[in-house]
Amino acid sequence: MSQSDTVRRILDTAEVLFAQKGFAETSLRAITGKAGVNLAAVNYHFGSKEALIQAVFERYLTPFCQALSVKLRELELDDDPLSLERLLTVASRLALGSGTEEPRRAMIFFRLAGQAYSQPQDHLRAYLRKHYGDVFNQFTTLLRRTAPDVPPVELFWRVHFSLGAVIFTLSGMESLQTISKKDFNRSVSASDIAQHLLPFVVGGIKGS
Amino acid sequence: MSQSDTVRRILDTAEVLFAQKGFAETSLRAITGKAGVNLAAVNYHFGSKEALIQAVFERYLTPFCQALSVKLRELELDDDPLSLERLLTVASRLALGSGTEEPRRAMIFFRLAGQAYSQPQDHLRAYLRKHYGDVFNQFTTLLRRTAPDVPPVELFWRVHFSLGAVIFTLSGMESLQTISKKDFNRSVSASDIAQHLLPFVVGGIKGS
DNA sequence: GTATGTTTCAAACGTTTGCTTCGATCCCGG
DNA sequence: CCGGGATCGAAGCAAACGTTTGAAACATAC
Repeated sequence: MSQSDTVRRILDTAEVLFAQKGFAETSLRAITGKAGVNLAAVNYHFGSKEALIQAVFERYLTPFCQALSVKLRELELDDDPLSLERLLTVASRLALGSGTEEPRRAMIFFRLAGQAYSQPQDHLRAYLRKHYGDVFNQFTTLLRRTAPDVPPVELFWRVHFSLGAVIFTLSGMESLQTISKKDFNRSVSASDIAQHLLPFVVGGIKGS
Repeated sequence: MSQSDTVRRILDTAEVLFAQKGFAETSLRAITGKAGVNLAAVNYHFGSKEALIQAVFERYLTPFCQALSVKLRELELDDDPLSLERLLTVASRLALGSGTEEPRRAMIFFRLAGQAYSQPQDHLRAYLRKHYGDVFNQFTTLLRRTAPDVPPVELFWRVHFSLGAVIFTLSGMESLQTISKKDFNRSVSASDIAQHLLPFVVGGIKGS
């Protein structure tokens, strides 16, 4: 146990602050201040702010995509005809997890994804495509099987539309503090949204 | 000719640069430099960078929402039963316009909208809701008539999902351009997207 | 032509940013 | 007990930022 939890504290704080305020608007001083670590720790452990941003994504995305890839492979080898609902439910369940903290982190991360997409963080987009493009292709390949009557080019578009629906919605949710106080004020949770989202996406992908 | 075109040049340049790089990442020096005006002109004419951002939105959104409101009122008074497709087509046609330059500006503006939403520019969101909330309500009221079998709360969600689909897609356009071009060997225009988007939104709003 | 009000300009202001450096301290394995 | 990586507080760097200023340039009215 030679390394302490400074790295984890930085990542935890950066994850929340980036999601709340955006990348450019979140200074290293704000992160290190709230994390209770020294300002120099970020550049000591990560090298730069850009590398920190990538590390935040990697910590969330790598285990998720690994798990997703496993689940998708199970579905691939399954003999039963795969329904669109089943595929989307599997992905959704995986993102929301089984615990109580995971949906909150999922929402935080979707906010991050929204910022990564609309803000032209080119380095981030390149990084995401390079590291997680395979799982995405695996998913779309499987999706094509569930909607064989939809032309591939049309399916391509509708996948992006669906991604936009969920990311945009979760990005636009009220501040994360009020969400975290789930006992009070009964604000919407990630699983609430998923429940509403599923019929929308299914209907959208199948088309009019 | 007491007023010069400095204001217009600033707005034109800011519109493009904000859409390309985001609000925080676009400096006043970049805007004024590219526009060929003095740095102080922004604060002289608009007062602040925040006010400039609002002015960019207002210049596009005010005439559009006025025109949309007129069109919607026509549909309200129409005796024919209003179909969901017709309502969406009217809005889409209006956004894309009839000229050749309007679709491009529409795409630029949708990128702006995406940044305004995912970046927590609270002042902007409050401003948009305050100034253009009425037209939005007018639209949703009309939409409810076209999908009477969908519960209002569900419809509310699906409108937001649809908004997310279009804004997110157009926000990520330039990357989608390259992806689509590579995978399917064809480039994309705003009206292309609208064409793909319509069946998706119709299917999504009607649900699975 | 002179007065008046508006617009443009170069320059500077004060602040914040990401990042680096420095020596002192702390913690832990050898 | 000792040595090396980790962390700290503090200070400072150059660059970039939004904003302000005072004077010059301009247009317009009398």
